[in-house]
Amino acid sequence: MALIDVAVPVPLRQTFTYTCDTVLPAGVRVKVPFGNRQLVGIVMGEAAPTESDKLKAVSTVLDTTPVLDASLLTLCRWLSQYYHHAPGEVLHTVLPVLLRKGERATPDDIVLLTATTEGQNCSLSELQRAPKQQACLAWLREQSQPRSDVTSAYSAAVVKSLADKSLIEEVRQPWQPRPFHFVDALHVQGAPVPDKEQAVAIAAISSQRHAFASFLLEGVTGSGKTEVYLQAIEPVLRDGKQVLILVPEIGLTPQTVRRFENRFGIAVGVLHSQLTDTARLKVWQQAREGELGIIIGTRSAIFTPLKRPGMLIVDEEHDESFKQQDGLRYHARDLAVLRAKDAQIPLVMGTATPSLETLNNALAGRYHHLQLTRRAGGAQSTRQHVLDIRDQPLRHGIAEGLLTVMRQHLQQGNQVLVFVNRRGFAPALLCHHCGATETCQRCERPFTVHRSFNRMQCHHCAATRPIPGRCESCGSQELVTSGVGTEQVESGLATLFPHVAQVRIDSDSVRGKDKLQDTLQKVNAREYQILIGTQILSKGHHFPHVTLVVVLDCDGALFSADFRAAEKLAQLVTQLAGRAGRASKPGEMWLQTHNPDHPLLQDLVHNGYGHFARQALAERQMAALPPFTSQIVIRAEATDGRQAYDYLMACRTVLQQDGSVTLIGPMPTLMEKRQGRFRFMLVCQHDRRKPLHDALRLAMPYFASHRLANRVRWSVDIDPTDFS
DNA sequence: TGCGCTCATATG
DNA sequence: ATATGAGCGCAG
Repeated sequence: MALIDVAVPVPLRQTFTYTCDTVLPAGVRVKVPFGNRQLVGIVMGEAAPTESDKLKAVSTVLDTTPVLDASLLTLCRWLSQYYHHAPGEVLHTVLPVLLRKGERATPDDIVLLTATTEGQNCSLSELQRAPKQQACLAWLREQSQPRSDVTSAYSAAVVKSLADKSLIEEVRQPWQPRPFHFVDALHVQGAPVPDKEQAVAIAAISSQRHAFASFLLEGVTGSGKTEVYLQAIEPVLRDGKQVLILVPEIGLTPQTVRRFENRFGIAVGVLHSQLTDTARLKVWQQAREGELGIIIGTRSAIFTPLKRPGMLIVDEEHDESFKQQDGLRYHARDLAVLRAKDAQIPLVMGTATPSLETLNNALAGRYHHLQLTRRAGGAQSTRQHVLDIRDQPLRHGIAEGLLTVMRQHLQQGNQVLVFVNRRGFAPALLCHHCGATETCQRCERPFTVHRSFNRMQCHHCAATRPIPGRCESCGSQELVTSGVGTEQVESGLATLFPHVAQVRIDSDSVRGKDKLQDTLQKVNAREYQILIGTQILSKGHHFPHVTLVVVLDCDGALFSADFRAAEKLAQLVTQLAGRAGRASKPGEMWLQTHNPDHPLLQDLVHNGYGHFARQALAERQMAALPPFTSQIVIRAEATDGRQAYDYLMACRTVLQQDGSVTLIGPMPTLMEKRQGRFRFMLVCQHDRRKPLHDALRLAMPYFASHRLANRVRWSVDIDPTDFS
């Protein structure tokens, strides 16, 4: 009798021991009795002998070979440790839905049609009067064929007649990998000659292709990053090895996929959130069998099994969609580093606007830093300007002077893009006269306004104060909250430009499968002249007819409670600037602000993102913020806000025992109330990762067993990227 | 007394 | 997560 540890799909931070006849290899799925239910679990390994008398036996073994190979199992164990997440739920995240449900992991049996002994020996002339049947039988005499192939070549009636005469029969055969290999179909065509910078990057990546190496490919918009990917993976594919490419949620378009297919002449496996469970499993299987040379997918594609891994690519590395924001809150980019290291293959992370985390790794020499600075065709980038709006009359959030500029661009038949940076933060309180923000004296950080509490709170020390009636610096009573919503801008512009067609593009207005693509197509067909939108516009789409970009409000980002807001704004603005206008018609961009002298803003406008990012990194270091420190956020929400607060207060007390962890909060999240529930968070910080995680590991049992743990919804977010 | 609700407990 | 059983309130 053998003992095995099984991870079952329950939110418990432990595995369970079962007995079985023989030791099952790790990664095999089993059906096990759990309480009075039957659950699909995964064998995690052999269990140590135990005195426990509670052991039950495995009901069914579902796989002959493990569904998770050694490298994915290692990744799962790491996920469970690092993200402090229940092992069963980790597997729940990693496996395709159908496999979690216990569906078979290999394709169904193949049904072959084959000639019976009678069919083999009879004279074909007997079928003289049925030429189709005659031909079909002759074909099947040579070799058995898959049923689906036969029915597509001949009608069902032909097959049925032959079967009725017992000349052919069905034979089931277990599925086995096809001898086909994508290398045989590989046919490279249409590869342009790379420019000098591209050639350097391609050579650098190719030279490392048999070992682990991380590359940051920092290339301005239009510098041809994709071409670098294409040429860098060519030798990998020729070696018969597979390439996994991660792209942002919104970046996975048919055009992208087609570009890879056309270059190499092989099928590309595609994985995204809208796939059916069956389709997803099929790609998963084909990738596992090594049939697919290229797999392109969004965040969760990082869990795709690869028979012969050759290279990993994370495109638009800075994109926030690589971080899962519920359940197991993993970061696909970070996991890509682990997978590449484990498989001893290169990882390429490409972007025009690297995240500060990645840039820091590159500057520290942990990643090779490749740069593409030239645009194809020598296109000019959009000129950026800061617009001081202190004491300026604003109409629906836009300065008078800018409205005139807008009018000019529209009269010339061009499009205007109004960018509303409404990133879900409660706005800061700003003096419209002198530009000062109400600031916490202790932290020198602006207070965040919380409407429902009618108070301001510092999100760095959690101190609160009532909302003041006049500005502390100049006494003016004109205190404004910074930040205007998309809806307000839309209705305002409709009255200012009643005869100009406008469209609002945000996640609310383009919900639905092809709605975004559709709207963007109409935009580029010039059906609209004014586009009003949020960050969704900065992702991967080009707007050749847009010659003026207006960024309504930078102050929210410059003084946000979220220390990443400036980085996000800079990425957004840079991506937008790179996508508006075209070679013959360079655009202009205006950034409205009450703080025209803000060093980060000045740096961005005059020296570009690269310079800004290095400056911002220095600031992060001074302020002891990530990536120079490590953070964990514990969140709780409940219909009774008091309970969520009390729960986090209890968490705080437990973590405080450690003494070395900096704790901020509990405090209301920036969107305090959502769907009728009050939400709070507790920020935990430490300048080294290990002691922080150790303290959390020690505290977790208390979190789980607290009286309120079942009455509030709580979660742990390791390396949080979003504080809303 | 008993049904139905909340809440705590256990899951191998 | 989810099933079960204890504990408590209120109709019968």
